[in-house]
Order: sequence, then structure tokens, then C-alpha cells
Amino acid sequence: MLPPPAHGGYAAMSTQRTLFDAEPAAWELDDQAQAVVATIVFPDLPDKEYHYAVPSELADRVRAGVRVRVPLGRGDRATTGYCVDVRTRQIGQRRLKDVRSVVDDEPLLSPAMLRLTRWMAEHYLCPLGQVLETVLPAGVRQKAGIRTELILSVPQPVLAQLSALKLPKKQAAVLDELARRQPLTLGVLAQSVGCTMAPIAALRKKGLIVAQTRRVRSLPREAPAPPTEAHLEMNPDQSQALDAILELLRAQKHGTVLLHGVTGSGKTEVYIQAIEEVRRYGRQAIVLVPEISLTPQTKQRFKARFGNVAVLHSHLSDSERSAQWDQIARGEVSVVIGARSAVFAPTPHLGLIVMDEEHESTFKQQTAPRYHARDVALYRAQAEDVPLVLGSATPSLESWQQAIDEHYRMISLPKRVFDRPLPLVGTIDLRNEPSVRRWKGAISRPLATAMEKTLADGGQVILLLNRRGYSTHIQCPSCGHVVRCPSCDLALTHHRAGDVALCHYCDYQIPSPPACPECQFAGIRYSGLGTQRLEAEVQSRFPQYACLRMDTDSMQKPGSHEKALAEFRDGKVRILLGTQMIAKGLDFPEVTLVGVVNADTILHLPDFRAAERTCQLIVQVAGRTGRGPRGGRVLVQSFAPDHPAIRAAAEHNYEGFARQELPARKALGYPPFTRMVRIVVRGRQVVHVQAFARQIRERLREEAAKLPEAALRVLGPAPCPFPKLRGDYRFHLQAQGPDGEVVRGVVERATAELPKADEVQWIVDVDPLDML
DNA sequence: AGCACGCCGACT
DNA sequence: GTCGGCGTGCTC
Repeated sequence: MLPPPAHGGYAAMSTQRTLFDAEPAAWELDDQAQAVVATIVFPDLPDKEYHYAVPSELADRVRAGVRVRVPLGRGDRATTGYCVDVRTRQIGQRRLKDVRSVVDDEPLLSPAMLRLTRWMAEHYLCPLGQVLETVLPAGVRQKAGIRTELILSVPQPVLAQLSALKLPKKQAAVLDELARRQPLTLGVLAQSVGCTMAPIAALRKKGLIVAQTRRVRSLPREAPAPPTEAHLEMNPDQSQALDAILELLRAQKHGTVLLHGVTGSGKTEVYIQAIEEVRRYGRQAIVLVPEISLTPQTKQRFKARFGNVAVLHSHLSDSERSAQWDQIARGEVSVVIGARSAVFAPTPHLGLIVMDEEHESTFKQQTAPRYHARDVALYRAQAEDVPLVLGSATPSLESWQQAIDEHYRMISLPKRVFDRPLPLVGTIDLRNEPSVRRWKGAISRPLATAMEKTLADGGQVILLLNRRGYSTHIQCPSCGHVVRCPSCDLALTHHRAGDVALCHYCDYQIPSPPACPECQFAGIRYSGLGTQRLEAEVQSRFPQYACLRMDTDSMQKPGSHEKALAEFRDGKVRILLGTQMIAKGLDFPEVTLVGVVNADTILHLPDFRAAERTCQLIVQVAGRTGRGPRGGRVLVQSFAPDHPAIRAAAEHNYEGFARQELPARKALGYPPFTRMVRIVVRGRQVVHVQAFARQIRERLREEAAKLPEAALRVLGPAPCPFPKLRGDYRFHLQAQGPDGEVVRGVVERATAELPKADEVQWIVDVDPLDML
């Protein structure tokens, strides 16, 4: 056994203590000293816990979940930290500094939410302080939108002898007014007397008026509106799905339901009726939707049914978000709708979490902590013992496998509402389309014919092409030179607006070159198809119909999204074309044709989820048609129409896709059968990046060697699929194994004491969603 | 992150 | 001999 650590001059003596000592000797009292100790973490300090003594006058205010001001470092500079624990501990000889003051009157985090942040820090290998700063929105931390207001009153003794006082005219008027109408705020009093602040200040100085501060929200709260819509009728499948959720709700038990409902099957109605039950229990529900789905329509739909709902999304101002947060924390709303971060909503009595479109990649945060809202939601639902409902027409294969393994209960909604048929999907083999092959155009003959017919019949058309810009690359036919971004090495995309060549990653731009910058050849070619060029083609082929392009370029202005959709809804626009943003959620009954201009754009990305993404995208966009009584059809153009992902999507057979993709994942050792941690190293110079990445690999191998061979596989380092971004070279490594806990442990130990390297930066991504 | 401490070059 | 350069390391 190691001797106890030396402290003071008593170390030698304290070792002489035996088990039979009845009472500690006087000189040992310090060793036994107890104190109330707060455990503090700091967002900007190393990921450690710090301990501070809680002075007795602060004992009732220092609680887990509040922020405190504490002295830090040699200079004892005042620093704000999060108190994550308070308990009476043995402090031994260690002398702790005192907590100086308490920032928050009420904890910002409940004990349950604190446990959640701990779990996130461990699971995502991220400092706890950073997790806390993510969970608590900046506006909430700054108490945005809360101002302090002075409340003035006249003390009782003054009131009693009011008439006896001799005062200047204005002061007398002020005191008189306040005595009659107290308490008043500063502004109101000054205004009603018609004076400035001066006489009021004078009275305060004399002690004839006393002031109290009060915190008030500057934003007026939205008046709760009564619900305006009643239940919709549900079909038997919907009722069955609802029953499964209600069963869990009534049992007050956690359980996860995977609601696999085809597009247009009425999943939202199931969520809504489940939430109504939650509300009857006086509990709250959180509804998580992808950022893009947080359209006014979604919000409206829930508002119409529940009256007051809280909405959390990235476009709120700090004070708006803080007001929503407060409202939620006080239990004033029973429904919270929001994007990824709404999973942290401070509902005092959570009853249900719903995640719609659970396969969407926007649920994964791309900066530290790199959490996936689905996994956080699962943890939270388990911890608070409430049901979790995951809904999608194209579930992630992670969730699908959970259902197969019976960790989730899968419920299918195989039919659309009102028994509307799913649209017929046809594929067009672009290899047999000479005009497309020779880049004469993007729209094949069969697609053009279908469009003509649809438009002539009064229907609307949606065309999906998930590439922005006009031409996707600029290449010289003479010397082969491709115009690339100097800092990302990606081919620049030609944009017609402003005639610029643009890097889609870092926004680098140059005037589009009229000749080859390398060999001056004048016939430089602008090739590859983007939405702008598609728009031009559509306009020239269908000049009699209004066409609208929706992509991040055309939807820059706030409100342009809503405006565009409104124009399409009322039929002014007949053809809507755009990138992924038109693939999700839109519900327009007059859309009777959807064209996928090129289904292969993400299919060949070097990412093990490329097939899954392709299938999901096609199924989702196909779902935009056939939503009205006129039915609908889909045409998918592809150079690989026989690829299983495209075939499955064409047959509305996501299950079939999963059945054939999952064994492939298993054979290759990919998720969901393994857990993965990805490490990306980047820096200005390739040699440094590669050397550092290799160093990490060696450390990973050393750690892996301590385990059975099957526990962990280390891949890489290899250049990332985008090997250079924003001027940095990038290499990545992957650690994968069947047990995520083991994989994370290895990565944590391997990276714990890496040498500092100024030339490189590195990140750890647990359960990465993309590999680019 | 900040801030004090340290150990080497140009000043009074 | 001191002032100050910013490299290094610690913060309960």
C-alpha cells in the first residue's frame, strides 16, 4: 500500500495511526475536517472538476445546476463556472478557496439534465463544460431579454407624516402621486407627474422613496390561443400505431416505437393524438423535427391543435429563445417543437419525446459536442422513463436494426391516408438517352413527355437535382485542366449570377475564366449540371409555364422560402425545381409528377452510407406526389437504374433495401453492427498532418493491443474523401468495434496525452454520420 | 482561456 | 544591474 500523501510535517506521524485508535488525535482533526464542497466545471479550462468550499451564508443558494463566481488562479481572478455537485466532504489538509457568489437564483439544469450532460461528455468524448454551454442556449445564459426595473414605493413612516413634510413643488407632487398609486416603476411615475428623474432621485436620496429591483421580460408573452382544430379521422393502421404509444404512456414506462410510415401515411396525426394524451396527464411533449421542416406550416399545424406551443429553432433571437426557454421551464406550454437542440428543452415534467424524420442527418451536430439528437433523446427518454417515438418513411438503418433486435417496437403505416395509392415510380436509364449522354440537356425524352402531359393536364411538376449552380465543373478540353479552389482543391462551380466560379465548401470565388487559366485555350468548357442550368433548360423547353428554383442560392432572403412555397401552392408556379430542400415535407395535392434529374449524385460518394442516403432521398422526393385525388407518378433518371438503392426506392420497398443492405454492412463491419469513432487531423502542411495522424494510429494500436483482437479495428490514417478544405490538409482514422464503450475507451486513452502540436488540429467524432 | 512565472537581450 | 520579450504551465 502506498503511504498517504505527505502533507505538512505530520505525514510520518499519521502513518503510525492504527485501526484501533478510538479518537483522532488533536493534530489530526484537519484530516477529518468536513466542509460543504461545490464541484465546479469551467467551459474554458481543462476538462477537470474543481472544488470550492461553500461559505455558510451561500449554503442555501449554491446548488447543482447554478453558475457561481469563484476566484481562480494565483491572481484569484473572478471566473464563472458551473456548479455540478454540492456535498459535504472530507477535505483533509487541502485548503479550498471559497465560492464568491451565485449567479443564478434557480438552477439552469435539473438533476436529470445534469446527468444527461455527464453522459454526453462521456459518450462524445467532450469536455463537460463544453456540453453545458451547448445545452444552455447563449440567450438563456445571458438572461437575454430580461431587464431589471426599479419599483418605487413610499415607506410606511413617511406615509404617516406625508402632510407634515416641507418639499419643493415637484418633489411634493411626485411623493403625492406615488403615495396614492404605489408601487410604481420609475418611468411610469415620472410620466404621470410630468417630471424628469431629478426630483425622484432627490427623494430617494432623502430616503422618502425606497426602490426595489425586479426582473422583467421585455418581450411581451404571446397570449395563449385556444386550439382551433379537432381530431382528424384515423385509419386502422394509424389507430394501431397510436394504441401502441398510448399503451406505453399509460404504463408510464419507457419504450421506443419506430413508426415506419410511408410518405403521406399520416404520422403527424398519430403524434398529435399521442401528445393530447400526454397533455391530459399534465405532462409535456418534445417534438423534434429537422431544421428544414420547421416551416410555419408545421408550427401552424401544432398551434391549431394545441393552442400554445413553444418553438425552438436557429432563427430565434437570443431574447426570443430565452423567453421560450422560460416558458417551457415554468411548465406553461405542453408542447415544444424544435430542431436538434430542442432535445434539451427544460420541460419540468416530460411525458413523451417524438422525433420526426429520424433518419435526417441534421439531427447530428457537426461541432463539438458532436451529439446525435436521436441518441440523446433515447438517453433522456430512458432516464425520465417516458416513451420515445421515432418516425420516418425511410428509417436509419441504425434504428431499423434496433427494431429487428426488438429493442424498439416497429409499427408500420404501409398505406397512405384515404387509401391513396403510392405514386408509380419509373426509372429512366440515362445510358440509353443520347441527348443526356452528350450533355445536350438534363431532361430525357420520356421525362420531357411526362412533363408536357402533366402540365397540359393542369398538374404541377417537381424536379429534384441536388447540385447548386450552373455548371459543376470548368474544364479545358485542350489540356485537361480543371478550375479548382486553391484552399479546398474542389472543382469550382460556375454560377450565372455574377458570372463567378464558386467553391461550394468555403465560398472562395473568382470571375469565371473565359479561357483556360493554364494553357490559355479559348474553348474552355463549362460542363456538369446544376440547378441554375436545369432552370434555364426548363424555361426554354416550357416557356409557357412559370418555373421556380429553390436552392440555398435563391433562398437567401428571409421569407423567400415561404413566398416561394406560397406561389407554388396557389398554382402561379407550375414547375418547382431545386435541391434537397424540396424533397422533404412539402404537401401539395396538385403535384402529379416528380422528376429526379440525376439519382446518382450521392450514390458514388466514398461513404458507407451512400446507398442508404440515395434510397432515402428518392423515396422522400417521390412522396411529394400523389397526395391529392389526382394521383401522381415519379420518374427517376439514373446511369445505374439497377442499383439496389434505386430499385428499392422505385418499388417503394425500403424494407427490401434494408434487408439487402444490412448484411453488407455486417460483412464489412460497419454500423449498425459496430460502433465507430472517427478522428480527423488537419493542418497547413501535409507532412505534419500525416505524421501526427500516424502518431495517433500508433497510440490507438498500443491501446488496442491490450484488448482481445476482435474488440477493435483501427483504419487509416488515410486522406479524407475531401483531402483539403479551407487550406487545410485532412487525414482521418477510424476506430471501430462491436462495443462502443470499448472503442470510446481506447480512443480516450490513446488521445489523452498526445504531444502538443501547433501545426495540426484534431477532432474526435463519436458515431460519425458522414465520412467526408 | 488568462495570467503569472521564468529565463534571455537592449536599456538607465 | 533592471525592463520586458513571449514561451510554458497551472488554475481547486
